Amino acid sequence: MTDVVETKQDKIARRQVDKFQARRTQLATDALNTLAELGYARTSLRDIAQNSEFSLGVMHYYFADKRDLITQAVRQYEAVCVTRYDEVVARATSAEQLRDEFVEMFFDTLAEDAPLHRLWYDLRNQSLFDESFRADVLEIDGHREAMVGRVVSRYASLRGGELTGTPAVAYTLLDGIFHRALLHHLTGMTEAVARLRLELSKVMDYLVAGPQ
Amino acid sequence: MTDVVETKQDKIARRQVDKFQARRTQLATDALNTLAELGYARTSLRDIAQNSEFSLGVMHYYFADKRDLITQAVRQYEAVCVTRYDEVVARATSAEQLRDEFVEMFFDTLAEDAPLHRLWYDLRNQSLFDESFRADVLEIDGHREAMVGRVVSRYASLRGGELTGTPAVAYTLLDGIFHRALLHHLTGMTEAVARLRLELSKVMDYLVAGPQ
DNA sequence: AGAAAATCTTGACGTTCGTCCCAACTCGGT
DNA sequence: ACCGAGTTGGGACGAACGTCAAGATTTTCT
Repeated sequence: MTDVVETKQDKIARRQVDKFQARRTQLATDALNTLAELGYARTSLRDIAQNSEFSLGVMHYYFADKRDLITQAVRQYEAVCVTRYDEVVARATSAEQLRDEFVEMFFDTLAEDAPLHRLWYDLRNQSLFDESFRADVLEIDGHREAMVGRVVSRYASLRGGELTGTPAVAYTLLDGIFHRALLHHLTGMTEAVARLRLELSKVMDYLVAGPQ
Repeated sequence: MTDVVETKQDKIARRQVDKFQARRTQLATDALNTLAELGYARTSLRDIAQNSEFSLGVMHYYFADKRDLITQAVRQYEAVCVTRYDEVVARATSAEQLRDEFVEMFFDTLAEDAPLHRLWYDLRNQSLFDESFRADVLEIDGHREAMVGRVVSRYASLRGGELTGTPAVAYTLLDGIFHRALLHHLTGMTEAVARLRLELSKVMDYLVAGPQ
């Protein structure tokens, strides 16, 4: 008897928790868009509330404080970006195909999700000053590194060669290119972006040692 | 007669202007240190005033507004950092010496001026959101690129080879390494920093094509 | 249908921000 | 010695911030 009752209550409780979590993620996603538009330094809770369909008070109903909200938003950025190239890796049958499709998607997302990417770099930079962001940033950074690692190791495998450096180095180089291309893209320096696009292929070949 | 009088007044005026400019640069330097400590998002004019030997009101006597102050501070960052490797280039007599001394100074300044460097990246990122920072950021970025260009082209020359890519690519790669090393340094991941140090030399060799 | 719990709105609180003003002070020129 | 321009300190202003509480509204369960 009590078992049945508790099970019912548990179901109710679980459904409410799920609903609660669903709204949390929805609000965090809205916040992500607002943050991407305004940047961390200029985004207030009122900005986020106004860009959502709820009022300011709701923010504190679903989030303990501003840090809680932003932390949640950052974590959802991860889900968006961290598996982006996996299908490219999965369907590639030749080194050239993998390289070309990777480069294409690399610069496609650069242009299409530019505001979101600049937010990532913004928050990564905040972690240089605010230690409470560092754990999440390092975790996401690790996943990005792993994602790049999957691409380049698969590329090396298709080329029948080996990686010249660690995945960490590969990530550093590719992310450096991405970061700079983003700056130039947002500034409208399209020719500079195009130049980096050409160089990306060359850098990938640098990362692989073996038969050319 | 009037000429003499005007000349006197001119001298006085010029001296006052010089004094005015001197105090501006002094205050901007103080601001630079405070910004490096707290980051752009968290630094208020009161923070800056408190870290200087003057009061808040003085800030608005010497600077039109907060943007004027920060812009001035950013410009002074340039002077600090943009000629850092020139003496290394000047005194190098062999490729190995240039490479080793460059790498050493690279990671020395990383550790020694870490707060200042994270501020640079912070402000560069602000320019992704605030267009009014972009001109200064791009100018400084260009000078940094030119500085790296001087190093690697001299390195290529000493090696008797040619650069494989443009200075822009060289800068992208080296700055990507620096940026990531800074994150790891501030997080206390010394082994990751050491790994990047080893990789920097290899990357420099990648940048040069010719006799090994 | 009615009660209870949840969700949401509204408005206010104390604080901190950039900005500004005015009085006090300093110092070189007459 | 005195005067006036230049310089500095301290306080005050309105706006915007994060946070919170109390009531209205909606949803959910019996």
